[in-house]
Amino acid sequence: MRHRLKDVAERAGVSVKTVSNVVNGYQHVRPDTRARVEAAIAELRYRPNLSARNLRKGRTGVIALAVPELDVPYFAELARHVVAAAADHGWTVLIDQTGGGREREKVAAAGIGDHMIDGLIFSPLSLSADDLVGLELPMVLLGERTDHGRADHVMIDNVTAAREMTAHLIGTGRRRVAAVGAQHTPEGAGARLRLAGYTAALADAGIGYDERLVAATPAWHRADGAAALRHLLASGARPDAVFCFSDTLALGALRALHEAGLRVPADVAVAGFDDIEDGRFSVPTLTTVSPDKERIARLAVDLLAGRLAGERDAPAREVTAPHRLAFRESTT
Amino acid sequence: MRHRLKDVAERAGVSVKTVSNVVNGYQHVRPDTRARVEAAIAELRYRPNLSARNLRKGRTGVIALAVPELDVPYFAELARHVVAAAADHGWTVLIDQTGGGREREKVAAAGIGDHMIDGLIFSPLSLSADDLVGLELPMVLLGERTDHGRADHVMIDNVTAAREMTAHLIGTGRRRVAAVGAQHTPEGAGARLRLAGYTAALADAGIGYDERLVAATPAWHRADGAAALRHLLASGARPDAVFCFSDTLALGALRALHEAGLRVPADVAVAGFDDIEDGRFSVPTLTTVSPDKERIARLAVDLLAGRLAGERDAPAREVTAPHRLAFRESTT
DNA sequence: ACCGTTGTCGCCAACGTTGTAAAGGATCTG
DNA sequence: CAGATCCTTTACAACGTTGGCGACAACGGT
Repeated sequence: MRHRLKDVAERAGVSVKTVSNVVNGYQHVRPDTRARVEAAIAELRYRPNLSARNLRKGRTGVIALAVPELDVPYFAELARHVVAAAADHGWTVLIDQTGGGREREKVAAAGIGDHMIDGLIFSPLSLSADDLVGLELPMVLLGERTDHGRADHVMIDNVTAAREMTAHLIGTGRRRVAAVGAQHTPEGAGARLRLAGYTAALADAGIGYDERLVAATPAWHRADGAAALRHLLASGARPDAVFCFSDTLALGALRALHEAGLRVPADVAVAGFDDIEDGRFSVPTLTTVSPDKERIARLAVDLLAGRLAGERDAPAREVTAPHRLAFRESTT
Repeated sequence: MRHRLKDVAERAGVSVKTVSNVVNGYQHVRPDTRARVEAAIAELRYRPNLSARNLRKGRTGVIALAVPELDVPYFAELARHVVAAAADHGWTVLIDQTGGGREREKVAAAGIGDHMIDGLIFSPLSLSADDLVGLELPMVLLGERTDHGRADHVMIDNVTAAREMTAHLIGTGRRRVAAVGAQHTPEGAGARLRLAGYTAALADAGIGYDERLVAATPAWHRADGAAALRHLLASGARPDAVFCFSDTLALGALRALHEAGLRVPADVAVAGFDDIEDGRFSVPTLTTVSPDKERIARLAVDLLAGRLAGERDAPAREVTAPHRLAFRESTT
């Protein structure tokens, strides 16, 4: 059985409150008393019961990070940075995997372990603004959602990023630039923004939009990218460049191009989005849009920290994190 | 402000305990009472305070999963399965990233949020058996550690798996099989087992052990695999096959071989270990040892469930999960 | 009509911690 | 040396929940 403050107090010959004071670093404790208490704590291996402390304090020191899928490299890398940034604030991060489904996401947004977490950093896929009304949990949203005003939001400029990348492809002399990863479902907010950047870049270059070069995919996994490219090639649309809306899509695309006997970038250039580690070691290495994930994570954690520090009712803030283009073998 | 049982009770005109009974699905509540209470709960959007419930019950419904690095695909995939398996038991999973350092791992093993979690599934890197004495937290260890008797343990048969894979490489007619990922540090328990399987297979085939073909690496990331191969090739050791102790190492190796102008598998065959998704889409696709991750996760969660259900002092159990070899392009 | 049983509900205490406020002792000031 | 001020420690209540138990009503069997 575990020991309580009371046990320590008896052993040290002081009151429960004094032990509590020592544990919490209260200043006005005589050195010899403190020493006695600390000795008792060590002997009994006392560790405070956080449930009780949380109940009393109304805070838990835990924030949650909710992402659709942990084994999507982008989210895994993001999670790493969020954990690191949260540690700077003394917080533990509870990571929740929503699967991207609307119901599970609603549960996550409503608070997961209610009263077990002080705040939430949330990367939603299916959730709409309506699902967020009346929520009292301090929350920061990540990603491409365009709903304004409900909660703090950290994002990158998807339209510009996609536009720049498409322009880069065109700049290498390509004319038939395909887009992979379009989504016409309500969840596809990110896809819509990136598609908008793509079409804008085409227009900038005076190239007509050809819908046969735009492939929709149900998700953004490697398999979806491979399937999309097989389909594209089989349809007779001969792209000389492919802009994939995620790196995983692009890696799948590389695979499908390889199977079709096409060389990258000689025959077809390929670009992705996310800058996951895989793309730095693939054959060929992958040109990609590189969002500053470390910055995104820190911005999100800091925004949350602000809310928790009392700016409870401040208006929702929108912060844009920087991105850059990483040029690698697949487009040069 | 959030509502409490008391508020709901007043609104429904019943006692606090009756509301509690409704919330907990207690049978003997009259249907109309139950309906009134449920209506009040809905109107006030009442949600129980889990800290208080945990304090009272002594259980939290949260288990932790501690892994060295979340953005290592193997751990990310494992985490996915653990979350899924835990959900079957009604548990939430708190994922903790230890970084693999001894200190952080000790903290994790000691309980993370003390009293905030009921149990721990732990994949240690640096921790030794001595660090686990006197721990009261129900715990299941994952991975290659060979310490016996401290806690339940789920693993795969690393020696056999490595031996089988090495035998496969030899079976394709290779004679100069390199091993990548050896580690002579105390943390390298997994590496030692896999190296043992490798040498056993060489002996089986009557091939002498050549230490120039064995590359040690500080970690098992892609960059380590690439560096190891560059070094191996530069040293003049001309392998005709490479057995990497992880898939990430192997993907790095593929990259380095490509840069050296060597064809896989024509010039050099490559095999990995873990069966992460990347290896199914790489160019070429990666032959690998495929541990049954879903099974590992479920076994771990079930063992933990057993401990929590009362087998507190049962002797530590060791369970071996199955593995198989996945043959792909990189060795055929 | 009586008694035992079952169903329904409420009161009280407890989980382990910390905030408040106040008591007691030591030290300082004039 | 009295009074004020500080330091150190303590008693008590409260955070929101649930288990144990008892009160009371309704029901069935005799």
